[in-house]
Amino acid sequence: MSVDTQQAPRPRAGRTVAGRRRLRGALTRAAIDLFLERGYDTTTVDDIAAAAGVGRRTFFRYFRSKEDAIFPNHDELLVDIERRLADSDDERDPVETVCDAVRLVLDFYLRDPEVSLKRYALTRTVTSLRDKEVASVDRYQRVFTRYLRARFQAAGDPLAEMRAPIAAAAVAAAHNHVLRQWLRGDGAVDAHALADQAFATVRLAHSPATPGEPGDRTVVAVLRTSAPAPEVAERITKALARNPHDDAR
Amino acid sequence: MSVDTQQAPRPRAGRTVAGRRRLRGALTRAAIDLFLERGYDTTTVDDIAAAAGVGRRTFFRYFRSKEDAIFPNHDELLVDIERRLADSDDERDPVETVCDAVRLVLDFYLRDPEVSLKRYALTRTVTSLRDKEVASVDRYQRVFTRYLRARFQAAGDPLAEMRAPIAAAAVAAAHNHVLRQWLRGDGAVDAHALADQAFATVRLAHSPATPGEPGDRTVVAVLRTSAPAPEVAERITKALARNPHDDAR
DNA sequence: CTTGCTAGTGGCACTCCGTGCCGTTAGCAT
DNA sequence: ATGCTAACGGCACGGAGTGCCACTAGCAAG
Repeated sequence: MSVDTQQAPRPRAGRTVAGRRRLRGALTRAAIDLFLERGYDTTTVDDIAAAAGVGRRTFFRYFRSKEDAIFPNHDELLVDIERRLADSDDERDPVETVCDAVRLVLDFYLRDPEVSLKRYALTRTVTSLRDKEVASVDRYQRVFTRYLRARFQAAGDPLAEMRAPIAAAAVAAAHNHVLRQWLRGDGAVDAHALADQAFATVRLAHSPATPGEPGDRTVVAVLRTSAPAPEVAERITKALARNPHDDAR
Repeated sequence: MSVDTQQAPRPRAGRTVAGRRRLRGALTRAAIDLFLERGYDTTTVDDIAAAAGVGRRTFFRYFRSKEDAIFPNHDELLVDIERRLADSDDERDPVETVCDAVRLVLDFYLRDPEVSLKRYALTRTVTSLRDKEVASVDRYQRVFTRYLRARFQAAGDPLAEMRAPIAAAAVAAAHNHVLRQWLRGDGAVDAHALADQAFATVRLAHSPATPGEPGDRTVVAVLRTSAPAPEVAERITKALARNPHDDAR
């Protein structure tokens, strides 16, 4: 009521892009810490907003829902990914391109281990948070599927429609596996190396490769029908890899 | 107030298992139809309950949330799946076993095309419903992952930890692809045939196969390094398939 | 038949989420 | 200094989901 009530005249964070980012980050940290301390459903949005020094209404200008508070801005990451895919070299293996793109996400998590670890503890524990996480993974997966379908079709694969979503799911799963191992490993895991391995596995299984490349050679693989498929795949790759022109990571 | 207010003295549906099932089905149908007619968020839980002739409170005894109303009972399906996996023949290809298990889900949807189609229309349109759907897929995927990890490890695959979630994701994606094609195809798609094809693709990419099987032969594959991987895979499978002992679907 | 027990039901009240609305105010430009 | 703009905070409202409890249908025992 009174005009001169003395209350903190904080500057308006949202005026600049950097300001918005800062406040968003503060809210996320507050949410994560409160959820871990007091439990997810015993923490109200009011609590989070108060902890970040803003009003409840403002919270919902930064996050669509209470669950969203702990997650990175996937919308931004998604446009990065889509740009990366759109700008990609059409000569390259499409699955490799997608693997490269998903590294953007991996790197994002790796950049802030503190928050990533806490978030992981929450998504493991709280069902609704895990569901949100899974939903966001699905959005990436859809983008990958669209890209791969177009590329597979362009390459004349009659099963493009089927292979695209399967390959996209495999890439997403590989990424999730790497991230999870890293989160559990407590610093002992080299995420990038593990990613190399995981993506190589996926490419081996799902890459179409482009025909008629330079360095085209003929190899002869001798196999036993009962050999484990991964072993077969490994041997063949090794054979194919003795190809000087390809130094894919 | 008055004791003799004349109101429908419906029998209590939930006394028997069949009764519970019936009421659950009625609620699901009511929810789906109302969501399609009036839109998801302009339909309240009260509306759904009233349409099914029960109280709002009862609705929440059958479904955890408003979103859940349109979905089949995944909990029941999940125990079926887990039992199927637990009872599976350990001699068989684990990926094949999982593919077989996921057919239980596929068949479930196929059994009621009417409802499945309407549900699909909703999950395509309403974000929160799609998210729920995706979350349930993830639960199946986790079960598959656990099973595959154990089997891969038992087979001595050092990369079991990595291959399991990737293969599980591929199987789930294959299933989703088949289901989606069937839902879009308006009866023109043979879901089982498509599933055979999709699962064959997945097995080709992710099956470890067991060594030392009867009918073990040696095949020679002649390949060009630049050949598309699917083509390579196809040729090799063909070669390996000339194996009389294996009549996998 | 009567009595008691059990379990599903429905109503009530409550908390909290998410949103529309609006007055207020910081920060900027003119 | 004066307006303009856009974020902010408060308020109120509808609806989701839950705990509580009285009620009653259906069953079991006497």
